Amino acid sequence: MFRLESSMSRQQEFICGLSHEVTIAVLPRLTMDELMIELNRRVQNMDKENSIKDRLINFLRDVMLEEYRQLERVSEVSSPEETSIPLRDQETATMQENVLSAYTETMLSETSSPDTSQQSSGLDIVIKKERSDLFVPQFDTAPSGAEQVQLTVPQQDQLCNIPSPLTGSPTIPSCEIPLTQMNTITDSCIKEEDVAMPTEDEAVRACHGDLNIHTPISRSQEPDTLNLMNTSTCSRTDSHVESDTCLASCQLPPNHGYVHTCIKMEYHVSEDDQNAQISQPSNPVQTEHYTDDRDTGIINSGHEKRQTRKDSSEETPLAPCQPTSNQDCESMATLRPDNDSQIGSKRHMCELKTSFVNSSFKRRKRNKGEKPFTCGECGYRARHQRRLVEHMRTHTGEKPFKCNQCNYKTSFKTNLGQHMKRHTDAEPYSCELCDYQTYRKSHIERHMMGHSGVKSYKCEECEYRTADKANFYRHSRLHTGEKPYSCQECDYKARQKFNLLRHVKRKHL
DNA sequence: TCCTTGTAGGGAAAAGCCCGGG
DNA sequence: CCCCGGGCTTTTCCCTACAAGG
Repeated sequence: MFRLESSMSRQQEFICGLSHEVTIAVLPRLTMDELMIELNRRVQNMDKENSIKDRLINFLRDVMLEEYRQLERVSEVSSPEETSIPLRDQETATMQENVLSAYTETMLSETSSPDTSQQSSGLDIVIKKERSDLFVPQFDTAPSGAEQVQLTVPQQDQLCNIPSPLTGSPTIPSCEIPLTQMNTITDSCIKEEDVAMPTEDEAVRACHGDLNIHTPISRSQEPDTLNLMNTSTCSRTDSHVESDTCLASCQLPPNHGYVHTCIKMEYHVSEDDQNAQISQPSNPVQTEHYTDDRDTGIINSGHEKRQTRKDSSEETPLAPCQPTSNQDCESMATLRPDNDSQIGSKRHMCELKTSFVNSSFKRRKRNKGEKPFTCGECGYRARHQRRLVEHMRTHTGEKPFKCNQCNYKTSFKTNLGQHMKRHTDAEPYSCELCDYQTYRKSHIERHMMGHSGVKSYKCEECEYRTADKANFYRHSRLHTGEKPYSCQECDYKARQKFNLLRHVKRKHL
């Protein structure tokens, strides 16, 4: 139980500290006047940001110009050791002082605004963190089981402790949580947001300065985890478009195949956000008021039937092991939806009297393409459990699908179907320019690329061009000198495996 | 004979789409 | 109406084999 600070206007009290998602959901409940105030507040923040940025850019430009002038002067002076260097040291120190003072002034003017509406926006902090923590490769390692996450109840003073402008910006805790764990928390929080949507009564009371947020999984915790833990995983196997910030920060070539781990600070960060932690419902009495409708997130009376079904599934939270070995089952232990493992099986039931927010949330969740199922082995994330079950076969090596005409086995049923086409004479794809025929669409497309003469892969070391990526990689070995295939009988080394095999066949067999 | 290159076959893995059942 | 799971298709990446030519 805690109360928001009363120094803010009541609509700001309510909105500030909530995450982006929740804020959006809450906005329709505000009056037009309150909406306008919130809009103005955010616009002012944006203007403030741009203004600060412009001032810093201008100042840096002046500094660089001054440096350039000094260099010119140095080149003109006959004995620079005696004159220019001390002068430069002094001027450099002066400039550094100027930079510091200008920055300090900027930050103070930014943060010491008496307008309380600036206090909890956190937009400035958000942007700074974005720039410093865009790429966090250490999260790629040490995935941990979701169940390892410690969930603690936040202290009351942590939940709504808006930082004093003059005491500096809130510090953002270092992210030492492994990637999967972070994802887990994020997902949990996203789902909790739905649950933590205020009821109409709460919204009204909040707008009248009388909000007592009573859920142990406080909605004021959401910005914390969303802000700090919202990651976007960009990998070769992910289909989603890499974010601009992620791509911008990545210094690897396109299609590099590495995993991006970007911290997307796109929500509010305030001190309460940083300090807040997720809590499990601690009051046993409340459990009967919680529901497990993880799909809708927000509860209404119309979902009681599904709720019952979900609750029963809570007793066996793991996905049913597919035809399986013990190893599978062990792996599957990490397959539980993150939200299940994190927040607990029961959720706070908000008695929404309208389904407006409910439906909009569900629609948004679907469109957002959430992937709540995380592989504990590699961090792969799936939207549906069955995808993760399939994926886990790549780790277990299980290949339950066998060809009845050859020894081919595969982990994916879909690949067996593809394979079976080999055993038929049907080759539906044919080239109009030659006699080439194939049963694969991708092959005819690749073949047609050959006819087109387009060679999109160009070697930077020489004039070599090719349309085939595999050829490009193979060619690149010429410049690296790499010869990974060694003969065990002599000193012969080859760049290509086939060359080695031919060598062995001719020389040693 | 060795090496490089072009071309094609095929496996692996993931995602998209549709549909029916609960 | 919605979610989930199953079935199927599609897509993409990659490795490899092999032939041709210098």
